[in-house]
Amino acid sequence: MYSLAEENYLKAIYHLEAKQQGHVSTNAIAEAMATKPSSATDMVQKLAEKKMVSYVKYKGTSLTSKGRKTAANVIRKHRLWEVFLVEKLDFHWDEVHDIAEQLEHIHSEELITRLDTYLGSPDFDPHGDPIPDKNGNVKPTEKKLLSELSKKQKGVCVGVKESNSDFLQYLDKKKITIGTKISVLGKEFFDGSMVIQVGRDQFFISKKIAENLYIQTN
Amino acid sequence: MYSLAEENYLKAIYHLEAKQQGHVSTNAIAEAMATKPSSATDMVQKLAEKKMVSYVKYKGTSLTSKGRKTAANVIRKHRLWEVFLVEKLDFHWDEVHDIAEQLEHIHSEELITRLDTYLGSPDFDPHGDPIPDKNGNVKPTEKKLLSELSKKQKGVCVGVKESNSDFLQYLDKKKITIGTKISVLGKEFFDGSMVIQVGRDQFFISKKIAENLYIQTN
DNA sequence: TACTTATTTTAGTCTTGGCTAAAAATAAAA
DNA sequence: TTTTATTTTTAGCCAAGACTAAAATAAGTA
Repeated sequence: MYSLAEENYLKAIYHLEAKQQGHVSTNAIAEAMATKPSSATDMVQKLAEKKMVSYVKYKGTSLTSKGRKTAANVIRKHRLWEVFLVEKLDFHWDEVHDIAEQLEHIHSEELITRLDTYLGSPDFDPHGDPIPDKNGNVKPTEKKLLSELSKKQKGVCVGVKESNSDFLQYLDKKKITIGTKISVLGKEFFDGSMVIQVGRDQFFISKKIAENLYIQTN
Repeated sequence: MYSLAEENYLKAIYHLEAKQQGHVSTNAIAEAMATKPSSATDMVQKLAEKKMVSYVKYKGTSLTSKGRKTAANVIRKHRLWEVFLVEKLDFHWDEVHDIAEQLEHIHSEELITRLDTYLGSPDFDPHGDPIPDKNGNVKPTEKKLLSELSKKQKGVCVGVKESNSDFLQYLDKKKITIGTKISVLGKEFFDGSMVIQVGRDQFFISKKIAENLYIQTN
């Protein structure tokens, strides 16, 4: 059984590893945890003693397979709870993160097994992020950023990269959600902005938006 | 926002007050919390500073209305989660306590409001204990212990007093659950044992069992 | 009343997970 | 290759919530 703080650090390291390949710097961990580098060093050393990470002074940190599995399990719980909150309790997809952040630390194998069954063993959370399986494995999906598409290409929105509230609310206003079909009508080279079609509406989006939407093109 | 430890102490004091009228002793709190009296003193003093309890050295502790409301709210959450676990996730009534013990500390008003609605605003948890409302008020119910009934009286099981696993499993074996009709066929004075009828079965129960079953006689 | 026992509190210590300030190591620039 | 800047670590400290040992108060009994 791991403490709340340990689980949060492991989760942060997991996400950082996914973003930047290879070892994760102490500063990056501290930033992700909204804490000071000295605190991150302390925790990383403790996690290293417990064989959750491999850590070399001044060189950085990476998860061991044990650590990765533990982190994936916390993420699994987080995402399953998000599905619960949205599907069963009718929360909006921009409201669930903070609550799931708490629920992910409830310790009970049986609870998660049953919750998963109850929810129909979903593969993705409400933001389109994949839910790891019991063993911590994530199915790789071939999705690209909307910004990578070129004129006339189209696809289905399968997720968002940054899921902060403002962005999600913008998407709602534009009637974009998981499963929405999007076509690229035009693309400007100098600023990466696009004109896209969503349902019957055509509108302009900035590069920033396009870089935060995952699309699956079949 | 109160810490996990504070919430657990308040809950313990709440239950102790309900059991033994008046002020609660430091020893009793320590025992309920499975900790040492010195630790209980520390916490009680901290809660007194926060106006959650009124505490007089060597005299005992009692909840202020603020403390009582906070405690009732934690208990409300605990019992709502228990209903969720049993009704939605098909847990058995003897399996839910430890999980609810964790879930009760999730902080989100909105979550509990929605959970309550989702569950159909239940009045009782799976053990027959009343669920406090948003304001911390509990409807008083007129229930008695089975042991208080006399020969030929009958009623409906509405709850259990001690809800430990062994006892709950005994009840299952005997097909007794919330809502089960029970008739007293006979009662021995010297040991308080009874012969009762449950459905078509008639069997003997000890005083100890009879003192742990709440019955409503209409 | 005086003595004994039980309860409660205080004082001082430990662990976890933070922090600041300063030192050490690495990386970048001149 | 030095010097400078950045990153990382160490050392020492703090608060929460636990503990032990010892002191203080209350209660029970001769």
